[in-house]
Amino acid sequence: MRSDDLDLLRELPLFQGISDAGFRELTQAAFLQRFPAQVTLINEGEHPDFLHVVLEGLVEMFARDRQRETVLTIVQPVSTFILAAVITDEIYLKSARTLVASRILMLPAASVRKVFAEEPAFARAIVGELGFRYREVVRELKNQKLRSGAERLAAWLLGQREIADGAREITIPFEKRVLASLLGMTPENLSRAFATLAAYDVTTSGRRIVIGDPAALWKLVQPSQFIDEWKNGE
Amino acid sequence: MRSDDLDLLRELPLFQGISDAGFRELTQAAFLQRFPAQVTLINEGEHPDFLHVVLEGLVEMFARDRQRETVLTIVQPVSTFILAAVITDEIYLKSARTLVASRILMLPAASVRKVFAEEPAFARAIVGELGFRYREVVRELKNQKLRSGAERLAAWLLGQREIADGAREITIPFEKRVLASLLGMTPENLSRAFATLAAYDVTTSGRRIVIGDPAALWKLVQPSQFIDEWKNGE
DNA sequence: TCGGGGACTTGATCGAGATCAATTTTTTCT
DNA sequence: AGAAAAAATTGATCTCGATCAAGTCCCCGA
Repeated sequence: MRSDDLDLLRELPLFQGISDAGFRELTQAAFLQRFPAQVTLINEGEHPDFLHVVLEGLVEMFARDRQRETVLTIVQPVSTFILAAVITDEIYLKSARTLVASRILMLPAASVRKVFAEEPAFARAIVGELGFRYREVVRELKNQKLRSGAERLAAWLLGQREIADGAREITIPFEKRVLASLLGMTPENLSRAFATLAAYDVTTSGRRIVIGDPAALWKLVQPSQFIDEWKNGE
Repeated sequence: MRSDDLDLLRELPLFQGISDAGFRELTQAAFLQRFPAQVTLINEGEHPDFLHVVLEGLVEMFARDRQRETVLTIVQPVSTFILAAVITDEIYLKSARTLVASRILMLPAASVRKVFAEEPAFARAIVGELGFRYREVVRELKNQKLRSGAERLAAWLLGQREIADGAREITIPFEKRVLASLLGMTPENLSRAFATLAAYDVTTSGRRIVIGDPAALWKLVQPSQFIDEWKNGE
């Protein structure tokens, strides 16, 4: 494993404040793996053996029930996923698959639980992480229950714009079918939602989107810091 | 405060393992309050001053966005709510209101954070609680995205039946409008969903529901331990 | 016990979203 | 570059859920 990968890891909020010994315990039995796109990393129902960290690439968390499937979140570097399952030692509730070629670091679940038990600083960091994740899901549930499809799309676009520092043009980093599922709609309806937003000066060309009039979208969804994590205050 | 209320509190998983001194710190500045039905306890957007514990009654967690409102969870005794906001010291993402007359214990947020910082056992207990809550919300998100309205109702009925230890008849402990919102539908559609389930031998009379043929409902939703918390294995 | 008002139900209509089918565009592979 | 495969779009239709409007039931208070 490259030492700058370890540095990346060390800088995550989750690993701040733990001792060097604890960090070594976590990483010594860890291993780094490269995966091509479309590889399933974990399956819902399995027992967690590793805490995964996306160092590079993109990972999609999804779930299935009968014939239906839905995307729950997209994990971007650098962050961990399935921490809750690892720490509570319960089966996964989500499956994970790479969307593009990715580098994934895998920390043995047993080590994570060991350091968790021994180092109060790690336990406290995990509280911070879980608290944040919990609030993320609550926001997403509100997004789903309180907004229409077109509104969810508009909110997502404004969020991406925020991340891109207010850029006029943004690019969807994955297939539109994935975005559709993430937003809780079919690909067909995503197309129509884009068509609806044309009236708000949103123009598309493949994965690239130009937001000509952010204020119009803003008025449509009225983003709220109680739903949209990216929106703080004004 | 009655001492048996303290006992109730002490028995919660969240407070296991912390020192008597820590427990005293938490409870000495706490106070107990009785509220009639339909009282708003907290509002989304406010800063958390207390960790709330429902000792008796029923509390509804809900959220608003523009004109729309949705019920997110129902909190039953004995359990805490809004722990995540208290521990991360961030604004509430949900509002809370009593559904019936309730007794609520309020622990000062500052004390909670103090004991959290000082007692590793408390920090670890909070990890367990947050991990569990996180998984609850993920399940609910999957429930919403992967099931139809009638299926969500059927799953809810089967869950209540499980809680009631397989009883043929169950009683909705709150108004049907609340259940409708919790399940993500309108009161009108809940009525129709019940009408649909009549074909599966579900009969209603006010808030009392008789589930004549659980196997039929089972076949309809195919409950999954990946969505329905009450369903473990077979 | 008798209103009165809210909760619930039912019917009719409307709109959003899903599905099916066909076509166009884009990507990928040789 | 060209062919094949996959993704995206578009149109038509259908289903589910929302809304509007009565009407009924039930609970609560005077």
